[in-house]
Amino acid sequence: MQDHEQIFSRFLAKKGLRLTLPRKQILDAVFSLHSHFDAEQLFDVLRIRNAEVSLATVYRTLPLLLESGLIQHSMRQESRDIYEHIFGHPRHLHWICRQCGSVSETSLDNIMPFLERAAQEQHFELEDFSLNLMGLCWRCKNENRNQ
Amino acid sequence: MQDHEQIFSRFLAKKGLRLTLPRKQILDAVFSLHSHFDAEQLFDVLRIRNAEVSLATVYRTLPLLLESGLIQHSMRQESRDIYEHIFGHPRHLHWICRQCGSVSETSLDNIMPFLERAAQEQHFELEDFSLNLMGLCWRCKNENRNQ
DNA sequence: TCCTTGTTGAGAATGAATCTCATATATTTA
DNA sequence: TAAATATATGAGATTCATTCTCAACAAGGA
Repeated sequence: MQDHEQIFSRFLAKKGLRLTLPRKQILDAVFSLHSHFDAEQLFDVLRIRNAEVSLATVYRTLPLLLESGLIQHSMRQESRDIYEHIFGHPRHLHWICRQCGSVSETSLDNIMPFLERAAQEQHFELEDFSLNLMGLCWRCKNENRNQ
Repeated sequence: MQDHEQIFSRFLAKKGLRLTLPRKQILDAVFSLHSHFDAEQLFDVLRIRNAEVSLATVYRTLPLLLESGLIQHSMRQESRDIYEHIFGHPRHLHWICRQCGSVSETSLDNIMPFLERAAQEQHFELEDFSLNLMGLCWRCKNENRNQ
């Protein structure tokens, strides 16, 4: 029964930190979301859930969640850092439309072996990475064509 | 003789804009650099070269250079946007060490076909992308081991 | 020459992210 | 159990890269 709370709790303990109520609430809020989020959106979710957690604590907890491997930094959009949680689903890349801002995903299965081999060649210890592809989604591409 | 100035000038003309002295000086400064740079560093180079260009104009010109394809956004480090110019050298990915901040590069030749095929499948018009790999460089990895 | 449009510098404004600090709450030690 | 130590938190101030505003200026066309 390796649930998120347990993983986070162990991670914190290893660092001499505690799984407090605010941290628990933030963790729950993160895993209640099924898409990308930024700090402010996460804060809104917490307010809706009547969790009395300050924005400062949200910002303080995000790096911990990152380091624990429970969430990942997925991209940067409109000068905000966007995150997403990881529940065992495979790593993916993001297709970001510069016109409508939509984001879709694709599996990275075909790329991973290449990256891992390249890292080995460099003697680089790969911890995290991001692959973001910017351009026009099919919707906007068609829309522009019809004008 | 397709030099950068000509490329930029044509790009600007197409948009009804002019290649002014400040823009020319910024372009020169960009191509005088042989590594990554951010807006502030570019501004410093301009000051050293006695080019009287304001920081605001630097920030205003960067998006133009991006759109013209002469530079690309290479990554974000310490909450600053980092750019690099492109002079025909192939696209590459970045290995970013989280400890010493060093950045090294690798060719993307092996990945490009995959990305292009994936884009076609999605009917996505790929304009730009970034692949950044974070972790520990061999130097820091060894250093940590010896402690 | 007049008019429209693009350009610039200087400084103000923005806003995400971080920091400060006084106060609380655990955990350890005596 | 009490005192000492270390960790957490909220509220608001602060930072700092980036963007915006605005007045002055320049170029090109009618």
